[in-house]
Amino acid sequence: MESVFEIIAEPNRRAILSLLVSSQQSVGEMERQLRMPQPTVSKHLRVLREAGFVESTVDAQRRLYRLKPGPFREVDAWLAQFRRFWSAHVDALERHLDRMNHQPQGSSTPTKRKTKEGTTRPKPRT
Amino acid sequence: MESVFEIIAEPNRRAILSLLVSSQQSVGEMERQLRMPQPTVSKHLRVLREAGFVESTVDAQRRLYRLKPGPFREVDAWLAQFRRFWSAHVDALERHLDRMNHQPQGSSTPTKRKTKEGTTRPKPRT
DNA sequence: TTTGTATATACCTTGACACGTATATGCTCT
DNA sequence: AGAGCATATACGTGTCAAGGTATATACAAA
Repeated sequence: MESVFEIIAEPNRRAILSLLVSSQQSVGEMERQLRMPQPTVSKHLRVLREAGFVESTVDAQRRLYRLKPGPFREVDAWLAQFRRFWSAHVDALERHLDRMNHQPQGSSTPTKRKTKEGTTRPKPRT
Repeated sequence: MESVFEIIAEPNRRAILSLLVSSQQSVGEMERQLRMPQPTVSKHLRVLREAGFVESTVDAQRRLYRLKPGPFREVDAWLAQFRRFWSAHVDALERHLDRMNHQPQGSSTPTKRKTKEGTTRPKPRT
């Protein structure tokens, strides 16, 4: 469980994170809203906490959990290398996504082909 | 292996995807650059292809793989709900949470006490 | 104190998946 | 035809993580 990607690979953990977007929550609240057993919630929260996705403060017997930005930035940073690429494939559809991204550098040398592909035969494989 | 998140949770798969950012590659090229056995590359490529991350065309005996944008957009869409939250500074985060301060329907109106970090407690090793 | 509540952890089982090895398939060239 | 290369797949194995149940810890109120 080293990487942030493994952390967010778990659906229940993503559900917890999405819950926390709106506001901080106690374990019991998440348990009810997500309808999962309490130990499950606690265990996932532990993973999320150790990965830096959330932090908690104590309020009497409760623990209030809230998001922390770090790991999200990490995911975003990884995604950034592909962002240039998929906005290049843009149709009119995802134009709105483009506006939240920086403008990529113009394609420098996108096709560095090592294979000679002399016999490029179009294959209707799709 | 339903979700895109499980797909990118695998380090070797992320390595393959990063390789393909620069240009399309054949299996053999990836095998060399990533120094992993050919069956491993092929198997990961299969997963990536079925998840829509890559597509391939046939060039004689080779298969040239290249990225496809769809799943990346999906990851980005998920990340979007957290973006407003992390892109601001921690300062803004605190204000945000402060503003939210959503007080749930506590069943018994417990002592509303704000304490400090009680996140990790040193655990006796057995 | 005792009881009740909130959360964390220990133990066990199960299932998924990544890997290695071997082999199959498909193509090219001689 | 054959040999040789490039890629895919089948099979067996080990590891690791998620779930369930039970219990431990911490706090609160009686």
